[in-house]
Amino acid sequence: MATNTIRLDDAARAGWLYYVAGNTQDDIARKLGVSRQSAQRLVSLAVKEGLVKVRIDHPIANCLDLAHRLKARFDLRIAEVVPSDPGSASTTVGVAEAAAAELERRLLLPDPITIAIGTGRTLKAAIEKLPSMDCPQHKVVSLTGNIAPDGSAAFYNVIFTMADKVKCRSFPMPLPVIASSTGERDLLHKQPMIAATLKLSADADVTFLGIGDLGHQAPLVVDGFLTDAELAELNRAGAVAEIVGWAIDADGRPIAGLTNDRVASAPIPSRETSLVFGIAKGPLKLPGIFAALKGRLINSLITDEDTATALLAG
Amino acid sequence: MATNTIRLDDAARAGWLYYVAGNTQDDIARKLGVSRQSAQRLVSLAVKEGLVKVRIDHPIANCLDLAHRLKARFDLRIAEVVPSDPGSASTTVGVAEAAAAELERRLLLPDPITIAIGTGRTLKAAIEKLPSMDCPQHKVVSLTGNIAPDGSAAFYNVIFTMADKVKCRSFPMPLPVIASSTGERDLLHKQPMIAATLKLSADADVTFLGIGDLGHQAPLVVDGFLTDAELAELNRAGAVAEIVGWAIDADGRPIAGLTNDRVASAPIPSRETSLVFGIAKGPLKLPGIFAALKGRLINSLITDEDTATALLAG
DNA sequence: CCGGCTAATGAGTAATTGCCCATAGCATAG
DNA sequence: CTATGCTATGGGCAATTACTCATTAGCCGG
Repeated sequence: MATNTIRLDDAARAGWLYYVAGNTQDDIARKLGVSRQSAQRLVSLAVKEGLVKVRIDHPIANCLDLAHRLKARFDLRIAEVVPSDPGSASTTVGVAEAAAAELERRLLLPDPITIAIGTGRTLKAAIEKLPSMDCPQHKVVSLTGNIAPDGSAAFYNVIFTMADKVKCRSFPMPLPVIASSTGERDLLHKQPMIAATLKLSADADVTFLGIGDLGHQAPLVVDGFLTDAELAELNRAGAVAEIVGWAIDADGRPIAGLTNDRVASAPIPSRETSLVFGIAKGPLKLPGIFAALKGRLINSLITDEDTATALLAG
Repeated sequence: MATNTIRLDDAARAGWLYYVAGNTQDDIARKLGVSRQSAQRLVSLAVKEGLVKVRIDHPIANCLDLAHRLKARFDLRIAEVVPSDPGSASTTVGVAEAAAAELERRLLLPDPITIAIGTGRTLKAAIEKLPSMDCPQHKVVSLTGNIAPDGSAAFYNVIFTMADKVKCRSFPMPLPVIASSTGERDLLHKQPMIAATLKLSADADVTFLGIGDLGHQAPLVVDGFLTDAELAELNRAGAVAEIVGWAIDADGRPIAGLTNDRVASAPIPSRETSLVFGIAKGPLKLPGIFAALKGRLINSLITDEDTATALLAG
């Protein structure tokens, strides 16, 4: 363990010498007394471990313009548009960094706030970009259950990752994401602890939501929360996306019945009382983002240029 | 002008694709439709223009340890120690970034504060690392005059650079750094505008000071504020360093008489009422830093490992 | 003490980047 | 219209970095 710490320490030092002081890896090797290859490994370790944070400090005109138009068109409080990386398949690069910056800004506030957190790969990537912080004044509450269908902790429930990075009081939901019946869901929600957490989430000052598609590779199916049959049924009922488990149609209205009767997640905090961020980019997410905007489920958006352009064209 | 903006825009985009999205310069060239060389130029332009900000997010154990010990030994409110770059001659790399981060943190506060700023190469480098910001709520006041001996604006008076980067109300001091006589100094200080600025600086919430050495290559001499003869006289009187023009001895006491009778700078804000940062590193600055600490002129310090080690040994 | 395993190391090499330089484009003054 | 000087461009090459692979050191269980 200690050796691991020392290694990270060296990695940080190598990363510093490389990125801040502008040394070559050869210099670093000499200065740290290791081989050039080892120096290279240390630098790349520092990058891989997320020790190196790069931000571009320039309001790229086109992004700003798109953000303005998104705000006006969809009545948003905050819109952030990051550059697109043409041809990259990643659905997280860029928006994750931007979401992390937004989250960090809130966490740095001295006055206590409550942050509600959804789930998904994009949010997970965002949390991983957060620096280590110590903010005992804040509360972070999960909107979804953390129990996977096989009984283990759901991997993309990100509140644990977050609690690990940021030392604030965290409120997970010891529930399955989708209960086996409406009755079970209601029963679980009546438990005092759960009820208190649900209440807390409704009062969140800021909310960060991922948007899940309900296409062929829907994350809810991939992760085993939904069967193919259930997905097909939802699609027939017009579902185009889900947010913390709640299936919505193209206009952002929740699908009536089906799995929505059994979703154990908290309701999405009101856009009247909370800053509700949607974090998503990419063509696959496009219908979902558009639906969330149309249905006024969110009042803030972090996305990329291509997606923003498509949203404005839609 | 517009072409320049567009170019910086592209530079930012290229920098983003390179550092955040992890593209090769070849990819970027293809994606932006320019040659590889041009892409390389854009990336390096982004770096040169300070659009790319890198920070290492890891508390390097040794630095933290040194910071703790500095705080205890010299009764400091804040101590920050950045890694040393062995063999590098720069007296700014590292501490400039750290000072910029500290300054940025204050500027991001929504409540209005007053920041007092000294002068010098280190501070100038720090200011240049600041991102562009818009903080009309704050006031920034210079502690020193901005008139060089030849009548032009003093180059290392950094308040203009700062006002340029950060849109906040700035209060320069339209004075020479060192007046021609005590009488002239006192007369200038009685002018209503100047008196008001002096009053403002005394009430600063945060103060950032560079520390100037008084050795052979003393910046005050290099910049023509002091003659060699005056320097020699100061040295004979025991002066080891200067802070905003005030010469101090090895115990941090101001030298009595000599140029100190004519220095037109504001007094250093009190460490009782202001957070007073010293920003300096390197063997040349060591006696000055040590003196400032001993004389309790500053209550916070940003320096590097080597200097911190030397300070603790001294 | 010995095999078998894992992690770390260094050599070698391919990929990428930084830089110099000759040249082309372009504006401006004559 | 032409000469002049400036800037941007792409070719070419050297330096630097990333990656693969074989080897070795260290470590554990037998």
